[in-house]
Amino acid sequence: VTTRDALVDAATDLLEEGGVAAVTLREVGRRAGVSHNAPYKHFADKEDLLAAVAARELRRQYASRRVRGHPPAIETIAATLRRHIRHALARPELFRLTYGAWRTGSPELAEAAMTGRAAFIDLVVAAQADGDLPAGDPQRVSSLLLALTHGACHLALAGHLSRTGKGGAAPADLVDDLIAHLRRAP
Amino acid sequence: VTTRDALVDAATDLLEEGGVAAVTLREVGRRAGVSHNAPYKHFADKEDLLAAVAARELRRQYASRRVRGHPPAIETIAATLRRHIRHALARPELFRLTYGAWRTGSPELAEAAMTGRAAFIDLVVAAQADGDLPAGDPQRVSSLLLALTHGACHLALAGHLSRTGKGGAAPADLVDDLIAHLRRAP
DNA sequence: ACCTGAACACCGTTCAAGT
DNA sequence: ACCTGAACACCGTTCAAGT
Repeated sequence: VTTRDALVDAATDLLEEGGVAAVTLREVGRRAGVSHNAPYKHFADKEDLLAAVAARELRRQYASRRVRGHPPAIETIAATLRRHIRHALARPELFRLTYGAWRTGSPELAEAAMTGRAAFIDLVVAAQADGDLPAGDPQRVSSLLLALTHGACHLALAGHLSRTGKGGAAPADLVDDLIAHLRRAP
Repeated sequence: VTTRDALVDAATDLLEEGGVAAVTLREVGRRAGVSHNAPYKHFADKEDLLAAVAARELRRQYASRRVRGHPPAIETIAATLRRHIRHALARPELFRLTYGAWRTGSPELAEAAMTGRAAFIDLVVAAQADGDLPAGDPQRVSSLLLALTHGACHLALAGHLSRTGKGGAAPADLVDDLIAHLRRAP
């Protein structure tokens, strides 16, 4: 285990424990067993360390996306989005960091995001060929699905999707609703 | 202009200028012409001040939502979501703060959010009666529309909706797409 | 009721120095 | 090449004191 990995591990743990404010270079160093500014030998600054945390998370999510067998593409899409939601709700801070805005255009982060998106667009193309998704620019249909999934997670995490009374809807319900509507509207 | 308002003004300006990290109680006080800890006489702590910023923004957005005449509800819905997008893209930091997660359950903030959502649900009910939106729990249809709008803004601000090549889609395009699909799928 | 100034503990970052 | 310890400027928060 390299020092760099230990630093990213510590930062990830701190993030999930107490939000981005709890990620302190000093505490990161302490947990990794190095001095409070050893991080500067591996990362330009605090934001660069956080970008590494986000990039690793993106790569892990993509790696876990492998599918057994060959179910219809639309089912793989639904499963992918539901897993995305599960991850977001289980580790909210990591989700917010990973898909938040970056002032620094980290190439590592940009490339990880690109890879995942390209694979998803391929699935949309396949589902369109199956007649399970409406025709149209696949990248645009893909954006529609991802934007809804993303927004549902954000609203849920912000408490704006509360399941109070009858009208509540969990993020996964909204994804199901959208897919059902798209199937009916070619 | 009360001191409290001046503090909220200063905090709002700082937020939009340099993100949440730039909102410093010391600088807020400086800009408001008071000492660096006068804010503590009006707000419990920094997060409470930020909650006041977010709550005021929510109230302003709701206040600007008044409509002349009586166009079909679905058009008012589209216009509302488009204005939401315009605000988010124009003032990204304020958008992220307003709809971000809050560890502190500020009642002022919760109430402002509730008011806006209730008004939107009324519009959805009217559009359903017009046959312009599919039947189903209005709160759930409303969540679908808001989640997509929200997610599209977040993706756009994070640079994940880049208009490169042919496949790019702006948030407003995605909202139009969703509404078109919903109209066709009753 | 509202504000000030000093003080405390903490943090990001830099720098000279060590192996 | 990687790490340490001291140092600097800054910040959130508290407290005693002022009007």
